[in-house]
Amino acid sequence: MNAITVLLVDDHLVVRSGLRALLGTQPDIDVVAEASSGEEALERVQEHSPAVVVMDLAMGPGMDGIEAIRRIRERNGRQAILVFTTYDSDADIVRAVDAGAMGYLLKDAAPEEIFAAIRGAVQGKSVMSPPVASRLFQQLRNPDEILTPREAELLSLLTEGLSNRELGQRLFISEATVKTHLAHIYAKLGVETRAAAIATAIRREGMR
Amino acid sequence: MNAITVLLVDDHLVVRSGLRALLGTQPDIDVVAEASSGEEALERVQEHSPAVVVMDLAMGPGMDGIEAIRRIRERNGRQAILVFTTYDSDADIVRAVDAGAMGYLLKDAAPEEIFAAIRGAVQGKSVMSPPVASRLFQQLRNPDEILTPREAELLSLLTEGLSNRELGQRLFISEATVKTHLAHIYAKLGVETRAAAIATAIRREGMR
DNA sequence: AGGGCTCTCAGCCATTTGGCTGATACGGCT
DNA sequence: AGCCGTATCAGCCAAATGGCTGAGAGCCCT
Repeated sequence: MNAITVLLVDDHLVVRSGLRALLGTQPDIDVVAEASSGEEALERVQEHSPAVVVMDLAMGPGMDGIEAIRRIRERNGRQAILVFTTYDSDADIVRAVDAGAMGYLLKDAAPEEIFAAIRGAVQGKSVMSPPVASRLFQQLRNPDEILTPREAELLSLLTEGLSNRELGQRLFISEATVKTHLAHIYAKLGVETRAAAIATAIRREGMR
Repeated sequence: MNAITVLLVDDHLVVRSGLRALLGTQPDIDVVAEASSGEEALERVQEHSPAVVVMDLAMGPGMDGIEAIRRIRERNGRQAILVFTTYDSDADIVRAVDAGAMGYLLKDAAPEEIFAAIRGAVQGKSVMSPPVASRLFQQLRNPDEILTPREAELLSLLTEGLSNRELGQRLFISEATVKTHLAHIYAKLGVETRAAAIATAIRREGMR
C-alpha cells in the first residue's frame, strides 16, 4: 500500500523535527518535504503534490498560514490541509476552515489524534481537536456574536489603541458611526468598555 | 568525555520530540528525561539531576515556567536552566532571568544556537537569542520605562478591561490613586490613552 | 414589493477618563 | 538630616467615551 505523502509547514525547526519524528513511527505516513514559510509551502506543494499538508497558522513575516491555505486550495485543490497550531482562537478556526482547511489540531494533541487526523484527511474526513470543535459549535450556536466585516475591521484598529476620532479618520467615517459600530461590537463581545473589548479581542481572537 | 545530561520541559509533545531529535544528533548531549508540566519538571530534576534544563515558559494549567524555574533553583541549584519559548516578551525575559534562568532562546533559533546555548550553560555562560538580547539591552538603557511593582500590578489588571473604579476596589486604593498610577504608566509606555496602554501591554509584555 | 442586514450619520446626556497641580507618608541612600 | 523614589490621596476641568433613540441608503434574498 502506498504511504500517505505529507508536507510539514511550520516556521519552527523543532516543531518540524518533532512532527517528522512522530510521523516517522507510522509506516503508512511519509513526510516528503518541509517548509518554513507560506511562500515556501506553495513551492513544495508544486514540487511534491503531497496528499496532506500539515500547517501552522502563525508564521513569521510574509504570508500567514491562512493565506497559504487559500493559495494552495486555489491553484491545486488536491491537497488535504490540516491546521496544526498552538492557539484555539475563534477567529483563526473560522478563517482556516473558511480558507479550506480540512481539520484543526492543537499542538498538544496526542500522537494518535494526529495520525488519525492525517489518515482521515485523505479520505475527506474533517477532524477537530475536541476543544476546537466545541468552540466552533459555540460559534454556530451564537450567530449573534459574529462580527460583520466592518466591525471586525474596526475592532482590529481598536486594538491599536486608536481613539474614536482616529478610528473615524482612518476608516473615512464620522465619529458617530464609529460609536455605533463600537456599541454593536461591545454587545457582541459581551463587554461594556473599550478596554475590555481590546482585552477580549487580543486574547480571544489571537490579534497579537 | 561525559555527555551533558538534559531535561526537556514543554507541554507540547511535538516540541519535545523535535528537541530530542535535534539534540540526539550531538554526541556530547544526552536527553535523559522529559516533562510536560512544571510539577513534573521538579520530579524529574530530583530523579535525574540533569546538568541542563531546557524549559518552555508557557505551559498549560498549573505551575508556569517561571515558577518552575524558581522552585528548581531553590531546592537544587546545580542545574543550568535555559528558557526555550515562542515569544520574546519583555516581561517574560526579565522574570525568567530574575527567577534564575541562564539563557533565553526563541523557538525559531537555529540548531547551532541551541547546541551552543546548552554547552555554554554548563560552563556558566549566559546565552540569549539576538532579538532577546537587544530587548533586554533596551530595557537596561531606558530605566525610565521600567514600571514600579505597583504600576505593573495595575497594568496587569488594566489588561483585564477594568474601569478605574474597579481597579481601585481590587487594589484597595482610591480612584484618585489609580489615576495617578495610570498617568505614570502612560508616560512610561509612551501612550496617551488606556486603550493604547492595554494594546501595548498585551503585545509587548506578553500579557496573554 | 417587502423584509432583513449592513453601513452610515445625528443629537442628547451621563459617566469615565485624562491632564494638571499639589500634598502627605514611608523607606532607603548618602 | 536631606534627598529621592514610591505610593497614597484630593480637587478641578476638559475631553473622550458609552447608552439611547431615530433614521436614511444600499444590498441581498424571497
